[in-house]
Amino acid sequence: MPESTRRNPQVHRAILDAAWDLTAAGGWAAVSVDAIVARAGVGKRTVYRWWTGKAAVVLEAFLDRARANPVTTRATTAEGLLRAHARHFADLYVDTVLGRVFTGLLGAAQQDPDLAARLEEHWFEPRRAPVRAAVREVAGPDVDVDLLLDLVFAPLHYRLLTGRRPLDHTYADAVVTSVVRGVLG
Amino acid sequence: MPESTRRNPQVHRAILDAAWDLTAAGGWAAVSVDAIVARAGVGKRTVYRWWTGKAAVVLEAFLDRARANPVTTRATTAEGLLRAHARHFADLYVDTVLGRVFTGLLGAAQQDPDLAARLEEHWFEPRRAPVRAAVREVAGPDVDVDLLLDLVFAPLHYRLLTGRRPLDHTYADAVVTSVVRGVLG
Amino acid sequence: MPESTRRNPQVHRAILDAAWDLTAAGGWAAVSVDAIVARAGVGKRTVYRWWTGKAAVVLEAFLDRARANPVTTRATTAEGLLRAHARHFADLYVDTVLGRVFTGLLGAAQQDPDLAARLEEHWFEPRRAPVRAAVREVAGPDVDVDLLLDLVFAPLHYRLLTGRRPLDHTYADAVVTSVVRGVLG
Amino acid sequence: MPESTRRNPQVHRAILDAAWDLTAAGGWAAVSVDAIVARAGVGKRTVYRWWTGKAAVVLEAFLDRARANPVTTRATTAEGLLRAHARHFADLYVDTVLGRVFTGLLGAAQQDPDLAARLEEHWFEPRRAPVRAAVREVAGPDVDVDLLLDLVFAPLHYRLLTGRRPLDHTYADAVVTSVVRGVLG
DNA sequence: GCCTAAGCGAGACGGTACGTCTGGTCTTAAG
DNA sequence: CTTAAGACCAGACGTACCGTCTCGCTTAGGC
Repeated sequence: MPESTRRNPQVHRAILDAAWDLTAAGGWAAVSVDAIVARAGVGKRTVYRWWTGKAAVVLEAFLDRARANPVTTRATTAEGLLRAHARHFADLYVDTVLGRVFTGLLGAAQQDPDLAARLEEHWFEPRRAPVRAAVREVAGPDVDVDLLLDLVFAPLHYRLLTGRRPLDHTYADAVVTSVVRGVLG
Repeated sequence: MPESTRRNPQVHRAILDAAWDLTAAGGWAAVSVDAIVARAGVGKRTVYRWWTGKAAVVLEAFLDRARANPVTTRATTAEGLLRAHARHFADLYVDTVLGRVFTGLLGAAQQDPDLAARLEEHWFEPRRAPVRAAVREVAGPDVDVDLLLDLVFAPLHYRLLTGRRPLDHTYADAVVTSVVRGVLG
Repeated sequence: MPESTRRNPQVHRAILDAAWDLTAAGGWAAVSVDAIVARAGVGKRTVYRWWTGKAAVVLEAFLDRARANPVTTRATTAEGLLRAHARHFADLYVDTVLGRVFTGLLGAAQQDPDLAARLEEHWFEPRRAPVRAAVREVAGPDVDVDLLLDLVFAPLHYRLLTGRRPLDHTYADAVVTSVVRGVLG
Repeated sequence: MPESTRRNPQVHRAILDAAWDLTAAGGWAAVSVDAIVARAGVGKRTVYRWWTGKAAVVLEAFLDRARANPVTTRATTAEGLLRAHARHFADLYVDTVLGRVFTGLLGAAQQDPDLAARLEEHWFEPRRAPVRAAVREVAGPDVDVDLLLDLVFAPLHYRLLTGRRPLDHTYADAVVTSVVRGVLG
């Protein structure tokens, strides 16, 4: 994500593609700066000039692809909106390269505060913002929208990360319904 | 976790302590088999004889310490029980060595299915079981208790892992209340 | 040249051989720790455990081979002794792998005092010593033997290093004769 | 040494000065094209346009400074002439920046035939020529002057390069005397 | 009370990846 | 066309860990 006037776009692209392909082929563990460099036919120096290391490259490659999948919904109720986003979450990550990259990034972010910050800034927050705004509009003013978003999205991430129980539309719907209406009412 | 008649308990202890101390001092990244071996005054072979690697050692050290902190509550309602466990979660992990080790383990588990399975078996499930049983007793029969537990504990983990917003009693209470009664009622 | 009880002799040999073969094939410039490691099928760490770098490895390989070429002469006069050694010098280095390695080492030693010291200790001095002793015996007591050796061997090295004029038996003989009898007498 | 009509003299100067200053400050190893470029405030391309690399730049800087130290003597005998040149050699190189640069160049020339040729052409030969001519005049016609020069200057270079024994006027005189009169008479 | 199997400290070993460095080529924009 | 600036490929550098292995020492049990 650094800036420069002279950056060579082909090289930039080749590096991101190499990182993506490597992750797709062998998962997070298959990616290394050495491997990226070899596959992209690029000098090591070039990678370290523009990124801090493997995580930064993979993050950018991830953002690149993930941004191509915006949520589209015409729902007009808070529940409908949340349901649409929850289902989209499942579709986006479950059994996809994107999902594997994402969990890799989340794992690495545990030991890399800088990566965590970039993830928050360039992924979590941009995704939350429109949902937050939309929900705030249709929900009453005394609703804690951020808490609501946590309650919906945290379980989805939880299932994604633990990977031991299914994360499908059924589960997404159940989460949204329960959160909106209360479990023990 | 392995078995043997001949295992030397002092050595076993020394290794776990070394792993723990290293994590306490420098975080997950400061731990390596080489470092453990150096600090414990132990042969590398000995570590690999009884564990599969650094993650397994740290996991055992973690379980060792974490089990010393059981939840105690005399609550008799589902909401009270959940609140007690949610608050205990915050106390246990926030700004503690235990918390740092835990997030390290969760991060590593993203790339290590075996570690993930052990975590589930030896930590998540043993912790869930009594809560599940207790809640099932006081809640009605038509409540999806597992979903309920997800809804409560996932947000807590979420905050712990992202680390960007506070995870305190206030938040724990808010989560439990909202989940039980519904956010939009 | 370090010592250890546990050193694996096969590995030691393989590294020296690799260094030698690389120099023979492509000269001093073709040798690098990476190349040695690749050719010997050895870990990088193993090279750096026993040597300080490429120069140290090549030096040892050089000494290894060079020691197999002792000077043999039955000369009983100072002039005869010196002539034998001068001719041997030419035979040993001119158009031989040994010669190329030697000049490489001398070149590197200009920027590496440690290498220079090792060369002096393990090569120059052990070669000088017997000649010095032998010459001292047959020459009178008021002869500066070390100066004499300089006067004979320096020109030989000079031709070897500059490489612009031939270094053959004719030249070796001329040097010895001139030094012994005086040029302008 | 290259030629061009458009060459900018200030830039030329700045590069030579940078190379010289770097060598003076940190020795041969401290010089690199990158370092020269940084210190001279010059583009890398500019250096490679006019020189073949670091060695060529340093060589030119060396010649530039060294030529400012001509030998002056009114000696009329061969021995006197040689003695003057031998002493001048010691003064010029021992414990001087010039000496350090010179040994660096000689070291590099071992792996760089082009550099060796330039050294011979622009330094060794121009220095030898006048001495050769002068000596030839005063010495008889049957003296091998080139051999004589070798015998005198080689030991001086030898001491300079090995650096393990002193190279002073006493040594210079001893060499000249011995060579002229013969060591063993 | 041996004796043989194991656990054990020590650490060498083949590997892979790291992040830094230099060399030499090439591109861009200003003059 | 020269220059400053610097991106770029290439690849060596020396370090850190990993997980396997081999060495002797010591310490159990089984005899």
